[in-house]
Amino acid sequence: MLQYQEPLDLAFQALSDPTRRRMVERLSRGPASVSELAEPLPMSMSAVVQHLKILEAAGVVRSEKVGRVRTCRVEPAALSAAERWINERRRSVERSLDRLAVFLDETKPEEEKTK
Amino acid sequence: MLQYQEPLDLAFQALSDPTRRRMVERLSRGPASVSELAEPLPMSMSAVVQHLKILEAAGVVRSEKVGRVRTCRVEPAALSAAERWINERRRSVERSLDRLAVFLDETKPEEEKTK
DNA sequence: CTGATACTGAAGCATTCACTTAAGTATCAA
DNA sequence: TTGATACTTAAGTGAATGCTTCAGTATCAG
Repeated sequence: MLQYQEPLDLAFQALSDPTRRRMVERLSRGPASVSELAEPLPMSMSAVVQHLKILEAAGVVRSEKVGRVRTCRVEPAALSAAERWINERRRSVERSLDRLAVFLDETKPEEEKTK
Repeated sequence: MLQYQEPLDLAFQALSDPTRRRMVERLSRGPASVSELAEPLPMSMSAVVQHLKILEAAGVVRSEKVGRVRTCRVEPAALSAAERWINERRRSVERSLDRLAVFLDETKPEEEKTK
């Protein structure tokens, strides 16, 4: 279908793969080359580069090449966006649950209040 | 390959689909039936149920059936886990960047310090 | 009992995904 | 210049994903 993907879609999709999260984990401890990223992973470097492209397209990782070495680092802003999305939903749910608790408490027979 | 998926994998995968995030968004505003969930979505109810199963398997949504109506709600705990993962990586990156900034500042010629 | 409602499950299908291998292209070191 | 290093790209493959349709089942309302 080939349609436009908004940033949040790309970020969540990028993070949905365990290998890519391992790469982000590694990069969150500091910049690394593609080889360094690939070293602990049980797959070809080619596959790692493909994952890297997805992370970059999502804005989660940024990289620059100097000589023959490409150095990668995490871009915190893209992570923030995903984090915020989850946080907002979670807080919304928790607020609902609080209101429910208050409601249940207020509807309780008087003598049972303030457990 | 069919291998064990740990909770975080399932949660991130569940959230990687835009339709499922819309469902979570809707449910974060309060519980809903399957029909209510399906109503704004441009697909069959069958498809919605399939998405629902993925969200439930990931622990993001919980549901119970009373009579012929299944009522769904968000389980905040699973959201927390994903949120925490992102938060920890992001903070790690930001700490690294801070240390870098301090380093660069300390290595700067004296007269340029404290911009 | 009868029809409408609210799902539920199975099968099929096109597309996307996560790889692989193989054949590149730069860059660096000696 | 020659070889090794560090990617890079293209093509192919099998499995997973996101749907569809169709044929159920269970519940409720009259």
